Amino acid sequence: MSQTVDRALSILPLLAEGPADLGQVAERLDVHKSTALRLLRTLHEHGLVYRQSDQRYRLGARLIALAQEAMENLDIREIAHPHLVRLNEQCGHTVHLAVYEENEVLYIDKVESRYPVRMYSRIGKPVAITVAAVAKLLLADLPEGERRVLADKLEYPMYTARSTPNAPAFVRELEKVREQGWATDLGGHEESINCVAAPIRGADGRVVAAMSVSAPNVVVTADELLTLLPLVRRTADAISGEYSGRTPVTPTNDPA
Amino acid sequence: MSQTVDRALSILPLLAEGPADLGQVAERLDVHKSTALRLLRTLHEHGLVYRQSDQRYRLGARLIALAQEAMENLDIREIAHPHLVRLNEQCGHTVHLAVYEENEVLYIDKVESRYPVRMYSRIGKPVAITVAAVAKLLLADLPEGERRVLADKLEYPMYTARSTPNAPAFVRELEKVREQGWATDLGGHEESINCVAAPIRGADGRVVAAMSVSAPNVVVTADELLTLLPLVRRTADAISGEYSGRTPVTPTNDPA
DNA sequence: ATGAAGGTTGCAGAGATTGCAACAGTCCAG
DNA sequence: CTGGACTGTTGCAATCTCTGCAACCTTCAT
Repeated sequence: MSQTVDRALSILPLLAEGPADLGQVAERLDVHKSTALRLLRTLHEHGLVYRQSDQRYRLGARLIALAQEAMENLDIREIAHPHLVRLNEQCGHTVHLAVYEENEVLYIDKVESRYPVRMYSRIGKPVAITVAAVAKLLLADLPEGERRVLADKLEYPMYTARSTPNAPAFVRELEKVREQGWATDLGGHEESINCVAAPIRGADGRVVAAMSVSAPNVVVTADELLTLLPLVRRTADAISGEYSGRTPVTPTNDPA
Repeated sequence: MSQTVDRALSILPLLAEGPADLGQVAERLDVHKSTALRLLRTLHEHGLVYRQSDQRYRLGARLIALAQEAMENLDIREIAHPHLVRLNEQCGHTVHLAVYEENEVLYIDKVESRYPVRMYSRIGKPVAITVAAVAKLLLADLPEGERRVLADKLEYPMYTARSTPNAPAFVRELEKVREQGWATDLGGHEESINCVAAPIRGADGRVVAAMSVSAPNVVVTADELLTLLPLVRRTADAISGEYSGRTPVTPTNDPA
């Protein structure tokens, strides 16, 4: 809608790929160097890009700080966190919390497995939307029309032989998930990893987030993991209850 | 430099404080509602802001994803991480990694204490620049002029009785840190927490990052913590060595 | 049903943004 | 040491974008 801002913002994902110099930015934006320079300067003033010693630009620290604040403002995260920790203490596996937003599903919290794991913190990373158990739950709650349209738009990468292969299969899977009220991912993303997930609902019953427990099948078989389902669902329900009963904005001001 | 972009970007920190509706944004920006609307729309198209169900705007998921990529592009982080983990295994305390950028010091990695701790992940949060041990190291490496100017510009909040009280004291402290090559924070930020920190240097000898070990004095006294200093310094030096000897851009392409 | 409040759109004027061209600084080769 | 190529930077005039206005629409509460 606003050309100038549009161009400026296009620089960010570009720099996310890696540092770039003025010429490269100008070329990718298809604008004159001087234009690119002025846009970069404005971004720089706001701390969103940083000019490293070799004069190339990369994303700046303020961006990271902003994102941090953005996450802390998600009250679902704050409410859910202690529950996730408790669940992790009970079962020992990795616990994830995810939300859906604009065609993306994003992990917004994670408690690491207590087994030796090297999985890097993927908080903030978009998840594999066609296979992840949490993604299925979040998408299954969309209105049918939207669900169908979205399913058609998606790519269906075959991470493994058990990945959701195409749109019709995905629509069917979502239908099933919607009815049963929980979801799994049995080796659909990484061959040896299984997940069980349950939805977290707001006061109006709509799914606002989803949580999952993941474990490699060298630790527990898929069947064993499924025995945790009641526990996962109870946890999710507890979070739902707490989330529904609260004012969404005020943090800890007026309890009266 | 660019008015439109400037205004648009000003919306981001504003929304970081919490969700706001169109009117509030327009007022804070001091522009007409329609102008604010169009800016927000552009931000929305890029996924940087999200319109929640009550029509208010908040920061969007793409911002979080971008920040995530930004952090993963910091190669110092990638190199340092395994060292931080190892240090944590050896001493059991919380380990931080921080960088300086444009008048801010930012934690970019953290390994949690193995003692029961509830400190929330502060990665991405700007640190208390006048007291944190890592901040002292990073600022101490600036050219003297810059150091002085910066010290004058800073605020000196008295988090505790031991916080750095004012600019002259800070300049003196930086001088000391610069000479000795390491830094501490003994209850300057939180009464009961002590830190020891060491610098990580690039090939040219300049400080590119700093790392610290923190522990509450209910677990170890400040003196005991100081006995870890050689270990911390060795770790920092190991990271420095690895960082200096590597091509800064290429991840794992041509080892030949 | 009626009014108020907040959000949205078309339009014309105003002013910011753009690309150009000339300039400055840096690095390398001869 | 000198010349040239390259990248980044600035002043300027034309233009095109953005702005604010006013009218319109939608939603909610009275």
